[in-house]
Amino acid sequence: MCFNHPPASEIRLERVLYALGDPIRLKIVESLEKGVELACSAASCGLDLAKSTQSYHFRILREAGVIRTRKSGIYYMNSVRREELDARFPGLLDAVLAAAAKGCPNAAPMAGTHPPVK
Amino acid sequence: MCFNHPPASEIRLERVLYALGDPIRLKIVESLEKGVELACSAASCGLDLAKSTQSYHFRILREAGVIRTRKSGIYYMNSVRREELDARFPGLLDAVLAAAAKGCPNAAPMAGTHPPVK
DNA sequence: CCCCATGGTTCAAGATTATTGAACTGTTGT
DNA sequence: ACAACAGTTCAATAATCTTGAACCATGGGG
Repeated sequence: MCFNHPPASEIRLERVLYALGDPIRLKIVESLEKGVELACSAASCGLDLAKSTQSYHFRILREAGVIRTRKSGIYYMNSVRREELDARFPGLLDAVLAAAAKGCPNAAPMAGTHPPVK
Repeated sequence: MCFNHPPASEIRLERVLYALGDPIRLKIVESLEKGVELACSAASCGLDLAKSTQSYHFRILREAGVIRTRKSGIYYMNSVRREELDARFPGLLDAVLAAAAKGCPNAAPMAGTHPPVK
C-alpha cells in the first residue's frame, strides 16, 4: 500500500498552504519536524481526535506533498518531505515552523505514551 | 464602520495560514502585494465570484490580520499589513509570495477594468 | 435637495467539506 | 489459527463556503 505521494515536481503551493492552514495538521507537522519519523498515533499525540479523523488529516498532508508515509511493520511511519519542500518553496517551511515555535512554546509534557520504538 | 482589525499582537499564525491557504485569498494577497492599496473589486479582479463571496474572503483575510481595510469615499481600500506580519512572522509572507510568484508567472492581461483611481 | 447609481456588507438558503463510529485490511505475537 | 493492534475506508452527521436578494453608506447629477 504505497499511498499517493505526489512527485516533488507536482507539489502545489496552494495545497501545501491549505494543509498547513489547519491547527491539527500544523501540530502534526511540528511534532514531525524534529527530523524524526513517527507513527501516526505518536505524531498526533495529545490531540484528542477520532482515529478516522487523524487518518483524514494525514491523508491531506500526504496528498499535499508535505509528509511521506511508509509502512513499517504494524506502524505507518511519517516524516516531513523537507528537502523536496525546501527545494520547491525555499524558506517556506522554515518560516512557518519558526513562527509556530515562537507563537507556541509548548513543551507538551508527554510521559510514557506508547513509544513507536519498533 | 472601522471593521474588526485585530491588533498586531493578536495576529495568530493559524489564522494567517488558514487565510492564505485558499487559492482565491492567495490571489487577492498577491494582487495586493505590489505594496499598493486596492479596492475590493480591483484586488479580486479576474476572479469570477459573486460579490458576497468576495466580501466573505476579504473578511477572512481581515480578521486573520493579513489585510487592512479602510473606507475611502465609495471604495473599501485594502492593503497587506506587511510590517506587522513581517515583525510577527519573519520571512513568512516573503516565502509564500516568492513561492506563489514562482509557481504561477501569471501576468493577467487586465485591460481597461474599472480603475479605482479615486 | 432628492434620487439614483455604485461599492461592499449582511442574511438565509443550498452546496461542499470536516468529523466520527462502525466495519475492514494487514501485520505481529502467542 | 487467533487475538490484538495501527491505520484505512465508508456512510452519516455537523460545520463551513457560495450565492442571490435585500440592505447601508457615499457621491454625483437633475
